[in-house]
Order: sequence, then structure tokens, then C-alpha cells
Amino acid sequence: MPDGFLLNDPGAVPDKPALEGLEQKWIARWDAERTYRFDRTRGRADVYSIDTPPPTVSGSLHVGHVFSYTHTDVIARFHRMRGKAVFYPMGWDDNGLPTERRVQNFFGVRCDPSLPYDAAFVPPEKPPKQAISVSRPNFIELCARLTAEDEKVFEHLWRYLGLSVDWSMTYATIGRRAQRISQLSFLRLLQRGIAYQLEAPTLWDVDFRTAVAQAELEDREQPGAYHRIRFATAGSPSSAAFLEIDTTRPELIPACVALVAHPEDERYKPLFGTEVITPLFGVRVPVRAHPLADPEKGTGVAMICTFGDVTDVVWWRELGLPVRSIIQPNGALRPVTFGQEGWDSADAGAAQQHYDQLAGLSATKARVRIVEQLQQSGALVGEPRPITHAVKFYEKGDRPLEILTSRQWFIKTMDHREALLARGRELEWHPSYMQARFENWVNGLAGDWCVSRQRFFGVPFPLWYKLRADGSIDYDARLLPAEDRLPIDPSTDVPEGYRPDQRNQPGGFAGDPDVMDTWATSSLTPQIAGGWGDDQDLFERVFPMDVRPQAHDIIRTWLFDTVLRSYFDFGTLPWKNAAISGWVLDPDRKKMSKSKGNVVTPMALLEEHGADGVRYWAASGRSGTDTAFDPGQMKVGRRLAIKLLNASKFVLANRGAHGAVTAAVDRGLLTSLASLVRQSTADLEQYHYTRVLEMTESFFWSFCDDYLELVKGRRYGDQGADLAASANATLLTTLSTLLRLFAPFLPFVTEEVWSWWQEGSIHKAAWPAPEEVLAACGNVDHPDGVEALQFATTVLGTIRKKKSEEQRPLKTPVTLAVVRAPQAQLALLPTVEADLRASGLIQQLDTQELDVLQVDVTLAPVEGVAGDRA
RNA sequence: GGGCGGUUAGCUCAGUUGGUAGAGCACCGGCUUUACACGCCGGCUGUCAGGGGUUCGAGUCCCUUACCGCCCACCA
Repeated sequence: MPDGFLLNDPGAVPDKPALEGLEQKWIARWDAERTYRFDRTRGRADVYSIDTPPPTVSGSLHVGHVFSYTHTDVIARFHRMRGKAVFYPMGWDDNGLPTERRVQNFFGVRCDPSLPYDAAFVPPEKPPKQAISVSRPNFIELCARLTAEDEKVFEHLWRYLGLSVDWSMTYATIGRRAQRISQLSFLRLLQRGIAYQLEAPTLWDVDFRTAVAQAELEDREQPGAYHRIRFATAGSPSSAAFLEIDTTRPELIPACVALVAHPEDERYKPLFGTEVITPLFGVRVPVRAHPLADPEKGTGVAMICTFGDVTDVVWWRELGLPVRSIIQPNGALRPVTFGQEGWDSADAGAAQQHYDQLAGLSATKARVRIVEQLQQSGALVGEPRPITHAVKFYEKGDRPLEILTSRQWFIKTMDHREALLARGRELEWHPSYMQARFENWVNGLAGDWCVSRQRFFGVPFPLWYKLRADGSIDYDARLLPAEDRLPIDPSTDVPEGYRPDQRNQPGGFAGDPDVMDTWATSSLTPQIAGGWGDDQDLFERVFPMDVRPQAHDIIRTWLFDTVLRSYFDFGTLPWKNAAISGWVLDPDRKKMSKSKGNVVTPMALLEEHGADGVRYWAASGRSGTDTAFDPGQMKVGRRLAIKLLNASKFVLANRGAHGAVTAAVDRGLLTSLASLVRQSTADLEQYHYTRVLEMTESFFWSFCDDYLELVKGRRYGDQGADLAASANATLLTTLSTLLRLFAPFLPFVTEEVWSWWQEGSIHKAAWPAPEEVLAACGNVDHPDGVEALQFATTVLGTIRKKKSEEQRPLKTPVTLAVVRAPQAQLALLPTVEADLRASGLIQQLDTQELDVLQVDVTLAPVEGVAGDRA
């Protein structure tokens, strides 16, 4: 075995080591030497594969990204050193609304899917006031162009942070492979009946003009008002017969299809089956019973509209009510003609007059207008009572969601609830309690997953429909492409057996106009990164993956959807582990976010504190735990890195020969070190990286302050060559081991020091093993050595304390030290006495037996003129 | 309303199966000690959120209350 401790070049240890410039130096070297390149000759058992979260490139990276990606990198580096081929790709999430919106503003364009592709299109220098309409392929080209620039910036930051990603393996969620896999998976789900199309009430964002999914909802507290509205009882000539309801959405009265009360509500029991007449519009609607109606709420009677909220949908479906919809996709009330089928009115003229004042208005404006009308007609009882209530929004939207009936694609989830819960239990969650989030979500699923979006920048649904002779679309006559044609864009590609000129012609075909929800693609990241279908060899080496790292807020979306898709595509979990990271909180304990203006640029942080310093802070945040943004910790990390440089320099420069480890304190140090290695390895395997950093740091600090001070003299030969060699061997073994334990956390400084005396990258060096640490002291633990080291440290500490209390320099000689201790400890004294005398500058050392350790220290008298000191 | 976390020194947080409360930062005092003043030595700091229980013994286990955060549900 070659001597692993020899300096390659004795001049390689710098006189004044510094952190400055280490990032640039090692980024370039790692890139040139392909240090993190995935070795695809290795089989699945030798691979550690990571389903990296693709960051949204149209946003900007913030300190939260730096935080969680560091966690993943620590784990990746650990497994690489353990000998695994680490599959660590990087994806870019450039699919979806954020990118689409940014491209529209940046280039001043708007997507019109009906336009043909224009290969010669060049966007103007400056975005024009009037947006230019472009085809979907042109629009997607612009998206790709803009995101390519963003991706460069992101990659630069990631490299600077030291992520050990294989940069030859990147993917984009709008990339060709992602499109192909999304479409392929969809077509197979379609064939199995798991994907289906349905015309149904759907959550709808009126600004984006698209359907959205349950998983993308969020509640926001909004001001609103209860309006008490009077409905006349139909068929009762008595003008006293009224029914009153409370509503926050009076503008939906024209969309009212029934009133509802609880079946056991005695007040309304007699009215079930009767009819009432809507105010202003004179439409007869039934009074029905349903258990979801809450007698405690409002008057106990609710107005059912198509559709005011999700409860309306339930009532509408379960009571078999008609549709009377008034909200258009853009959120404005559509024109309606009263007196026609479905809009019968007791007084069509008056109804029309009222409604015409509402048509074309947004829901908010219509509400103001109809309240005036209701007041004038006397149907409004009292004044509106202002309240604050939670309203559902699309998480990226600005106006409350509406519910519109539309044709959408769905993926079945409800039928598979039990299987999905079982998958969630198979997955190893870090921390384990995060599994509850998954269970909660699956148990709370209210409907199948709506995956179609009426947007442009996304993966198109890969199919067409036949047109009937009258030009209408026959949705049941689907034209599916062959799998080997994928990806396709049905807005420009033509189905087999058709000519381009048959598009949108009677008897011809029409492309499906929708794109997939961004999660419908993101949920396939293991397949996309692994090359499912077009690099099957790679896929089989990496799938199912080892870990999915991600934040807890997207368990219901990304994690759940990925589990779902993998279950459908392969009948297996997509990964063994889910490592859930927390958020970065600002000092006010709020989640850091752009809108709050408290985001610090990651690049500025990296430049100020160094990548290792920032990583040190990040690595101090446990899995799943939100962590305070704390530049102080970054400073501590930076100091640790500097200390590593200096301590390493001391150990490596001017050292003598090394040999067998014979001294008790040396054996004690190595014994503790071996124990540290055992514990660290076990912890990292369980994703407990935080504790490893803490323990290693604590060991290192005491190594520097106690052990190093204790053996300095011996190491220089005070006690002869053999004991110097023992010290040197211990120092080198410890340094080598500590550097490797630190390497996943502080990749730059450890690599720098490693390069002073070792071949190759530390990041490909073997993770330390206890046997290796103990090799120079007989391959066994030395508990007596541990005690000797602790004993010596305590004695030395007492001497330091005395000097500190006396405000004397540490180099003050101790004229007499009396060590009182139990016999067992005193027996250790001879093994440490020489080190103690040298490090404590002890001139005379006496002992005395006592049941507890106690040291009396007498310092040399103060030199200089007597009386100078009080 | 349901679920999941949390509450330990001024701040940020550790605290493995119950066994004398810890670290770092901050603060105070001291020290040029030829690896490091980007350093070193030392000091100060606590009703472990409140209450109850189990136990010889509880920061740790059980019950309960309060507060903070997050997830989900409700939304007439």
C-alpha cells in the first residue's frame, strides 16, 4: 500500500492559505476533470440516483433554493464517496404559466394557436404596444430562447454553490424528451381508460382563462357581504309568502336553479317540492332538501347557482338540477335572452331589462349593479352585512375562481385512493412525520385530477378529432398518433391519413387545443431524467430512484402526482426515499418570499461569505424543519473553513516522519475519531446530515484547541523520534479523516487542502472507515487512551483557567502543579505527563490521591518592577 | 373543524433508550501563544410555555391547556 500521507509536492502547502478564489479554481477543475460525471457503466445496485427538483427558470433563485439544494448535495457527495455512481441531473422547469407570462411581456407577443408556424418570424427589438400574434410553435421557440438565457444564470449559481451535479445531464420540462414522455404516458393512460375526457363543471381562472386543478387552489381572506334576498313563493297568491336566503354572490341570482334546506329542518319541510320565483328575473325554481345544507348558516336556506362554489356543484349533481350558466370564460356575464327554453320568466320583459344592465359586466361590477336593482325592487332585506371570508383562488391568480362547465381531460385518482395510500406508506419519509401530509391529501381528494389547461406554452394533448359533415367536432372520434411520432403538436402536425388542408374543414380534423397542466409533466421527472423509452439502458440503471428531495409545500402536487404516475406507468414507487426540506424564514418567522421584499440575492451571499460558509448555514437546517435566515451562521461557517486551512497547514507543513501510534493520547484521539466516523456514516445513511456536521465540527475544534496544543512539543521531537512519529501519524490520520467527513459540507476548502498532499479529488476519495482510522494503533479501540486524553485536557484546562484568572500570559511557567485525583486517574498520569509538562509549561508536577480530580496551580511570580501591579 | 410540527440562555438551536440542563452567536474580562487576532483562554446567562399524572427520578413518557407555524376542510 502506497504511503497515503506523503506530500506530492512539499511546496504545495501555501504560507498564507486563504479562501479567496477557491470557488473559481475548483469549479473549473471539477468541470475539466469531469469529477461529477455519472458513470453509466454501473448497474442499478451501484447507483445512487436523485430526482432533482427542476427550479422554475422564469423566477429567480432565492436563498430558499440555496438552502434545500445544499441538503441534496450533501447527500449526493456522501454517497459518491461511499462508492456509488451518483446520478445527479439538473432539470429546468420552463414549462407553464410563469414562463408564458414572461415571454408575452418580454417579446410583446401573444399566442394564437390558430395561426400557422412562421419559420421566418423574428421578434421586434422592443416589445410593441400592440402584442403581435404568433403561432404556438413560434411562441414555444421564444420561450425556449428566453429560458436558455435564464438557465445559464441558474447554472452559474449552482456551480458557484458547489452542487455536484452532472452538468452533461440536464433536461427541461418543455424539452423534446419531456414532451415525448408526457404524451406517451398520456396516450397509454388514455388507452387504459385512466385518462378520460368529460364536459363538467371545472374550477376556472378568469384572467388566465383556463381550468385549474384542486391541487393548485389556495384560500385567501376577502372582504364580502351577506345579502338577504327575498324569493316569492310561487303559486301562492298571498303576497306575504316569502322565503329569505343569505348570499355573498347576489349577481348569481340569474344563475339560480333551486333553493335548498336541510331535510330535517322543520321550518322548511313543508316547502320541499314547491317552487319559488327568483327576484328581478321571475324564474321559477324548486325548493329542495339536501343534508349538506346547514340549518345554522344564514337563514337555513341556500341558493343553488350554476355555479357559485363547489357545494353548488355537489347539489347540482346530486339533485339533478339544470344548468343556467351566466359567467363566461373571461369572467364577464354573458348575454341571455329571457323567455326562451331554460330561461322562462313570469315577466320576460322585466327580466330582460334587469339582466341587460348586468350582461358584459364582471362579477364584481355586476354585484354592485344588482344590489341597486334588488334595493329598488324591495327584494333586498335590510343592508348588506360586510364580512370577511375565505375565497378560493388559483395560486397564481388575481381574481377568485369561478366554476364553469367545460370539456376537460382528467386522470383518475379517486378509484386508486387505497393503492396510493399504500404507496405512501412504502416510501421512506425524512422526516417520517411528513407522511401525514400525504395521507391527509389523499384522503381529502375531492375529484379526479383535471390535467388540461386552456393555455399555449405547455405540452399539447397529442390527438385530433374528426369533424362531422356539418363542421362540428366529434369528440368521440379521436385520431391518435403512433407512439414513434411523438412528440407532436396537433395544432401544426397532421393526423395519419389526412392532408393539412383538411384542418378545421367539414369532414376533416381538428387538433385538441389544450395543453397539459405543468404538473402532468413535472410528475414524470424520474422518467424524463432517466430517459424512459429513448435511453432505456440508462433508465434501467437509475430507476426507481433513490431519493426525491423537495419542500413540504408541494407534497400534494409534485410528490403525490409523481407517485401516481409511477404507479400507473410501472406499478412501483418512483423512489425509495423522500427527503423533505423546510423553508427559510426571515427573522420575523415568516416564509421568505419575493413579495415581502426580504429576499437576499444568493450570489451576493455566496460572494460575501463564500460558498462553504453559506453551505455551512444551509446544512445546519434539519430535514423538514423551517430554518431562520442567519448570516451569522454563514460567518461561523466561513471561520470554520479558514480554521481548516490553517490547521491543515500546521499539520502538513514541516512535519517529520510518521510511525506506529503508541502514545495514549494519540490512541485516545483515534478511538474517538473512529467512533465519530461510525456515527456519521450511520447518520448520513438516515439523511441526518445536520448532526454529522455538528459532531465533526465539535471534534475538529477540540482537536485544534486541546489535542494539537497537547502534542505540539512532542511532535517536534521533544520526546524522541518514536513518539514524534506517533503524533505525526495521528495528526495525518485525523486530518485525512476530518477532511473527508467535512467534504460533503465544505467541498471547496476540503478539496483545496486535499490537493496539497493527495492525488485526485477528495470528492471521489473513499468515505472514511473506522478500521482505517484505527489501522495505526492495532485496529482496536483504546478506551484507556480516551480517558488519558480527557484527563490531560482537563488538567491543561485548569492550568489555562488559572492563567486567565490571574490575567497572565499563557506562556507563564507553572512552578508547581499538584494533581489530586482517584488512583485510577493518577495511574494514567505517566502516559500523559511529558505532554502536559510541555504544553502547560509545568516545572514541577506532584500528585496526591483524592476522590475527585482537582488541580492546584502555582504560577511563576510576575516579572518586572515590584509594586507595578496592585 | 381535522391533521402535523414547534415552544429549552438575549438570539439561533442541540439534547439518542427517563439519570446532575448544552453548543454557537451576542455580551464581559484577559492573552501577540512562530498554524490561525479571520486567533486563543476564561466568565456571565435557564420556573426546559402552563397545569396534572406515571416514576426513586421527567426537558425527555402519558393527559390537558395556551400560544406560534404549516397542511387540509368549511366558504350559502
